[in-house]
Amino acid sequence: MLTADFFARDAVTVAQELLGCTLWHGDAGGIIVETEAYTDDPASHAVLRGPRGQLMRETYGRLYVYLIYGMYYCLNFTTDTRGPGAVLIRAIAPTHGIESMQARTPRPMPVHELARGPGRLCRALGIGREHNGEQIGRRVCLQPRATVPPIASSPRIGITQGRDLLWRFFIPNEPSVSRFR
DNA sequence: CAAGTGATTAGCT
DNA sequence: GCTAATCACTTGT
Repeated sequence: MLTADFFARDAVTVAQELLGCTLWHGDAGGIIVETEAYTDDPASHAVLRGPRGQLMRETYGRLYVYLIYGMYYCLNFTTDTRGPGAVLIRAIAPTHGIESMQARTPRPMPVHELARGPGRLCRALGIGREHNGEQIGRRVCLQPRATVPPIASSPRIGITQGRDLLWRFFIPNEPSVSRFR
């Protein structure tokens, strides 16, 4: 099981090393296939002066969960002992608890679409506000990867600033990776 | 391609 | 205190 010290390093390193690991909540779980790194760049919530930025600046190895666009949650893990950092989990390839995931979706979906995209991922795993600030391993758990997967990178998605940074990481040819615009 | 959704935040008073 | 803008998305046309 991965513990907090895994997240003591910088977000870009952690984002790449999370690919291939298995993410669990309850009986639902899957392999992480897409991540994004955030540090102290303008697209990062670390610039926010409120509790959001504080969690990202002052903790590591904890969950950072927030509501976006009024309807969806996004799951991050805070990183870095020395400065702001977080890794957004954008997609997993479901392996366990498919029935639980299907039960949380409004309509039946193909398995590879259940947790494709950060909003869908949280819906599939049943992760919401109540997990914000929680220590990794308490309810949401991570299992180390067995082998190192191939890794590709691109600009991060949906942001207006920091487009030059290639801080989105994904496993090529994985159907659960969100479509690149 | 546009709309829906509500918490959070910055910038005022 | 109050208000308007913003938002690391998804879905349906």
